Parts: sequence; C-alpha cells; structure tokens
Amino acid sequence: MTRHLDRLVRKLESITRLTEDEKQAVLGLPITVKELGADQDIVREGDRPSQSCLVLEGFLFLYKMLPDGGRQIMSFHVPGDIPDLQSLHLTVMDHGLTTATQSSVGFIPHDALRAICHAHPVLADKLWRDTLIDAAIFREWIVNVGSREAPSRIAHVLCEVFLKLQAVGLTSGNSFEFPITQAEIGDATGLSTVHVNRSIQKLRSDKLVSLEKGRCTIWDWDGLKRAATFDPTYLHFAKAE
Amino acid sequence: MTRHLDRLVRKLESITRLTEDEKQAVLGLPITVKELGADQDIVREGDRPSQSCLVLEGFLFLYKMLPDGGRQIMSFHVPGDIPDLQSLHLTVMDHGLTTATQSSVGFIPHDALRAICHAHPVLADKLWRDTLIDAAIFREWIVNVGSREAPSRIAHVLCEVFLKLQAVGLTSGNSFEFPITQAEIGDATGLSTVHVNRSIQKLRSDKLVSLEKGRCTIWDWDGLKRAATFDPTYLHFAKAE
DNA sequence: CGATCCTTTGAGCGAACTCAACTCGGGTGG
DNA sequence: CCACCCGAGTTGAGTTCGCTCAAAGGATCG
Repeated sequence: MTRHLDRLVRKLESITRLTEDEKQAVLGLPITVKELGADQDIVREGDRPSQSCLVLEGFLFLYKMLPDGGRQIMSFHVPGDIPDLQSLHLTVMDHGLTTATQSSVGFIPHDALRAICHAHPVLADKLWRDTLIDAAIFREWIVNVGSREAPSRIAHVLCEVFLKLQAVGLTSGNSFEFPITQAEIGDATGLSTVHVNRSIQKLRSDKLVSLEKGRCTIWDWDGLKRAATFDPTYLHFAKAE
Repeated sequence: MTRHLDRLVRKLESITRLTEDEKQAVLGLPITVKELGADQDIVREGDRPSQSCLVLEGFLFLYKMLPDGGRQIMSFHVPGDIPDLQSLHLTVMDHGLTTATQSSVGFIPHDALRAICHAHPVLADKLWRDTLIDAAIFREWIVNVGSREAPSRIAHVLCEVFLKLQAVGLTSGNSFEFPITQAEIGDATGLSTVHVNRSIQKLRSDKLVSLEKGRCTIWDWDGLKRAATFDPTYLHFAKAE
C-alpha cells in the first residue's frame, strides 16, 4: 500500500510542499492495485466513476473518439499522475482513459479522497493545484496543435514527457522509456502517422533526439527545446516557484 | 457589490447547486470593480497576481504569445466566469488574460477566496469544479484545433459561446453579442484570418449562422451542432448531471 | 473626410494528407 | 525450426486544405 502511494507523494512533492502530517494522510489512503495490459480502457466517455486512478507503472493517455473514427489524445500520463482526479467533482467522464502500455494502476475511492480533502483543507488545495497543472498542460497542448509545425509539436511532447518523468525520478541520464507508437504520437499532435514518421526523421537528422525500440534519447536538450519552443513554466514545478 | 457578485452566483448555479449559506458567503466576497477598454491586458504571462478576476460585462480571452509574433487564444470568457481562478493555486501566470471588448471586471483578493474555501469546504469543492470545467473546455479545444476542419472549428466555438451565454441568461433567442474579430477567431482556432473569413462564408452559405456587426445569429442549431460535431457534455452544466 | 480597423477577394504556394506498397522484427504455430 | 503473420515503421507519389502576399472594399470615428 504505502509503497504504491509513495509514487503519489513523490509526484506531489515535485509540484508542492507537503507537511509530515499531509504525507501521512496521503500514505494512509486506501488503494486497490491492478495490472493491465496495453490498450485497456480504464474509464470511457460517459462513465460515472466512483474512484480515481493513480498510475504506478506504465503510460496512460486521455483521449476522445471522433465521429469519423479518428482519435484525439489530450495528454500522456506517467507514474505518480492521477489522470482522472477531476472525476472527483465532474460526475460524467467527457473523455476516455487508456493504457498505452502494460501498466500497473491503483484505484482510490472518491469517498476517501473527499474525506482527506475535508480533513486537510490545505492538502485539498494541493490536490486542486495538481488538477490546475493538468489544465495548464491542456492549455499548452492547444498551443501545440494550434500553432506549431509538425516537428516542433513532436519535440514539445518529448520535452514535456522528459521533464515529467525526471520530476519523479524515472529518467536515466538523457534518455527515458517512451513506448508510444507513431500512430499515437499522431493522435496526440493532430498529425497523420506518415507525417509523424517523416517529422521524427527530421528531428533525428538534426541530431536532436533518437526514438527507437520504445526508448527516447535526447542528444541535444537545448536544441530540442529550441525546436519545440519549449518553456517549462507551464508545468509549475515546485522548485521553480 | 452584491449586484456584481450576483453574476458569479448565477454562473455557479449553472454548473452546481448552492446552499443558501454558500450563496450568502459568495455574495459577501469583497470585490473591486473596474471598467476597461478593449485589448487591455489584465494579467500577463509571468505575473504573480494576488487576486482573481470576475467578468461582469464584455468578453475576455486567455492567450499565449508565440516567438514568431503569433498568438494562440485558449479560451473565451463571458460574464460570470473567473478566467484566472487558477492563479489562486498557481503562483506564476503561464498565459495572459485580455479584454476582447470594452468590459467591466471585478477583482476578488486571493486571501478572501482562500478564506471562503476553508470556511466552506463544500463551496471550495464547487469552485474546484468550476476550474475543472475550464480544464474540460481546454481539452475540447485540443480536439477542436487538433482534429476538426476549419468551418467545424469555428462552428464549435460558436456553439460553445452560445451555450455559455445562455446559461447565464445573456442570449436573446437564437442570437447573441459576439464582438470578436475574425483575426481573434483565427488565433483561437489556429487558422489564418483569410481562411477564417472564407470558412465563415461557408457557414453562412450553408444557412447555419450569420455573423456580423458583433452579433451572431444561429439559423439552424442542429445543423450548426452537426457541422461542429458539438456535444455539450464537456460543459458539465448542472441540469445535465 | 481622411484615418484606421475590419472584412473580403484573388492568385500562387507549401505543409500535411491520403493511398499504397514495402520492410523489419517479434511472436506463434505447424 | 522455419513459415507465416501481424503490428510498427518507412518510403513514394499525387492531392488538398489552408497559408502567404497583396490589394480592394466597407464601417466607424475623431
């Protein structure tokens, strides 16, 4: 239990400060752990879940299906994230949540979250902050798909995932696991699979990054940031504020 | 004072239920009203505001400037909205907030908001919900700029603004004030001004909507929704849940 | 009654799309 | 053990949606 909730504590400490008391409260949350394969829906559009999902291992993403059969991915989630914490106060899911890879997730009942929030109002503010950072990421994604060229969009996603993983200690040097297919990258950036492929080749030939066998290695962080016009302010890490 | 805060009460009642007690608490918030012309920045990227802004009259939008001089608008805001409520828990602004038109706005100190949240934990949850709905709107905008064709993107924005205005009683029949320039619509949808113009002509010739002299009239709501692939679920109105 | 901002139109260009085929690697079963 | 299959990545060619550049009409206002 505690071992799993450590992931959440670490994530929260990357975006805020927790008192010892709050830390204990988080570690005391009830959690049910579940192993899932790739491409498993955790919640679907229209669901009314009574629990939220803490990522323990693997990659998840939020998405909406389009009438024409297309799919728009709206965020990637890594261990420590609670991708559907919002369902605590929004009854009906307006999007789906799926595993991109084999994953381990923990479910925390809404009742327990509500209880902890009312018992620790300042901790509630910090969970609120977490959802506000998710919102800030959505805003940045609007910029990404709305105004950047194809290679920049992809570079931006890579910068973001790298920093999110680094914040919870899941990078090794300049590289990290990134088992996301080019089709998924396309759904996240509003590009066709073919164009994603050619754009990645561009990033590769510019010696910025390599992306193969489910692993991403950043050869030139400054160059990648520049290509992405990436500014990490929107991630609102604690150490930056 | 109370007269101004009525706007906020009405907005909150469109997305949640307020007890009499909570209503009184909201109406008791301190507020400083200010009249602003068009194109006035209220907060800028990098600011650390100590108050949030309640829209009383007019249109506001959130935006980010791009290195190339471009601008991405990430949301439009109408009376009753608190576009920067998030600054309550995110120290540094990662975007700007500007008036699109002559506007009247009220400023509410963060201290007062924090106090009301800790005194009324359930009301705090409802304000949290409000920010979560904003996040849901950002998600839908990712879909909008990421996967829809030009006329659909514009139609979608019109559907959204119409329902948001209707929820606070600011539509008259099938029409509403929409004093947003085509250049701004372009910045919001990731399209060039020229292409916005041609796309609006398409919507017009399809007899869906007219858009002139700062007013939008919807001739065929179902057709417009269809063109936009608009599903209002993401707005999370109280009556729908 | 210019000045200015917004909208509209025309024409050529380019980024990204679609369709289609081929490669490569890992798994599975005969 | 190899043949096959399937999913993911890659490549080529033609097309299209939306862009840029440029300029001409309205509308509104001092």
